Amino acid sequence: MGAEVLMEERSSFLPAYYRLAEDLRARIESGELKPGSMLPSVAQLAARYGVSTMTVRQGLALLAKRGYLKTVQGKGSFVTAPRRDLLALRLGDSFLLGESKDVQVKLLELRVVPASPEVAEKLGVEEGAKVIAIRRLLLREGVPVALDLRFLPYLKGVPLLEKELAYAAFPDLVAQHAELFCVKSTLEVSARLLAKEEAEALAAPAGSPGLCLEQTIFAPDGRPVGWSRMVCRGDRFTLKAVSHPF
Amino acid sequence: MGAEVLMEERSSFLPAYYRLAEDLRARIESGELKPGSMLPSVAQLAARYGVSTMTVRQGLALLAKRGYLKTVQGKGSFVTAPRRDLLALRLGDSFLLGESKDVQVKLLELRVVPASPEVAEKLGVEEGAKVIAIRRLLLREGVPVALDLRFLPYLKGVPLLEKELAYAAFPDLVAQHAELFCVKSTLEVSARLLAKEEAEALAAPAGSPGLCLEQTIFAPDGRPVGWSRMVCRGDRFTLKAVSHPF
DNA sequence: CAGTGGTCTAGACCACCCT
DNA sequence: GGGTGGTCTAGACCACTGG
Repeated sequence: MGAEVLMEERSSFLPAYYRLAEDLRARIESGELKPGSMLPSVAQLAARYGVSTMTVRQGLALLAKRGYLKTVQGKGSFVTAPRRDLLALRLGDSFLLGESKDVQVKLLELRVVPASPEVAEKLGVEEGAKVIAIRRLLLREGVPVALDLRFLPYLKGVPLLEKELAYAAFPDLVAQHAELFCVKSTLEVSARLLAKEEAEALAAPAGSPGLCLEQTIFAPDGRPVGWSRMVCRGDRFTLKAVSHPF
Repeated sequence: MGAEVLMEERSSFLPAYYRLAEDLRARIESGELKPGSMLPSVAQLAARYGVSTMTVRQGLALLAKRGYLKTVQGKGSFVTAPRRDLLALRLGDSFLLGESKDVQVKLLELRVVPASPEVAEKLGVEEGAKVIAIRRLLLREGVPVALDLRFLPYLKGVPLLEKELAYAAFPDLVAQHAELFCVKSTLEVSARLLAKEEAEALAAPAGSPGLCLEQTIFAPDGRPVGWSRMVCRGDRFTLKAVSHPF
């Protein structure tokens, strides 16, 4: 039997919960079921589609995950308008610098230094406490694009791998160094003029604009365990985000 | 022994599938189960926890949704390292301008105009085609913060509500006007110097930096149905994002 | 109270993967 | 073939909501 026949068979024998979900989705998108209105109960849907309640619930869960409806215990399932103002943003050097393959990272500095007042405040440590400082220059097609400063609390006896240092996304680097399975992070994006040293490092004219990305990494308990500031040449860098891909 | 444990679990407050998920999560986060390794099979977990396979699968689905594992048909369930480089960004005026309640929006312009070359390209329409142009000024505590330009293809007979015009998030505005249930969007963030007119509108000194947010809205079929450019004073505006919470 | 969703069972059969 | 997850049943009981 050919593969094509197999595929066609498969597409005509979709699971019951999936067909139910598609059916409801179509009725929602067409406007037949409006946001806020209540869907038929699980029992009614089960009877109507000739399936068991578990199967109905599986279909409803699928639509709920995709943002089409919300189920409320003791009340019913209700059509919801999808969130349209939620965007997903991916950080990480390879993503930040575009799909271009010609990306270089130059490790400018790696030292244990006493925390400056700013770093101490961001990391929640005493001023002057030992922190690891990493300075990197990111280039695309040989041209400087961004200057990246990263700070982590110093942990004795925990090595940093050279490869990770240069290329890992900051949350991954922090997670690895602090031996945490998961971390949370925040990002603040702002525009400002490049400072003198930044302009020099980025080979940019004085007074040119820069995009500033400040990222703070938190342990699951809420303790800050990393802080970074990346400054990018405004004329060579844009940050991209896409609406929720669920 | 399994029966006793089962009884205690059942009389406790939390559902069995949730307890199972928490148990596995703890074992994953502690490092006992490492990323890439295979979890016990559904049948094994069912026997071990004294529950049915459906319950086990419900627990695994919960962890999968949260990014702790991935199930593969015919092979098994595998621990996955959580995505740490994924951030969530919320747009919308009230969010953009911070939690401050003192936010004003001034509608500067609302006209049907012929599409400029730039707008025509962004919206995928003929140059000179009729488009709706909206210009808004956003103020916080009485001070100009951002200047927002929005363009939509002109649809005859479809009204725009004044209230929506001023305050709606752009994707919502587009969705309502184009009568679409859901839309997709992209965002590009860049830094640049304010143009002369922008600086004037924002009461900013010439040559000061601005954060530029360009948003394109797409219909589900991929057709662009809206484009906006918001320019913000660099000294009064930062964009904030948070790592994806589940 | 009746109606709703939430959890759960103890199986069944299917689709898939590897050997 | 033997192991895996995926789907599905026909019920059961529980928790919650609102009149």
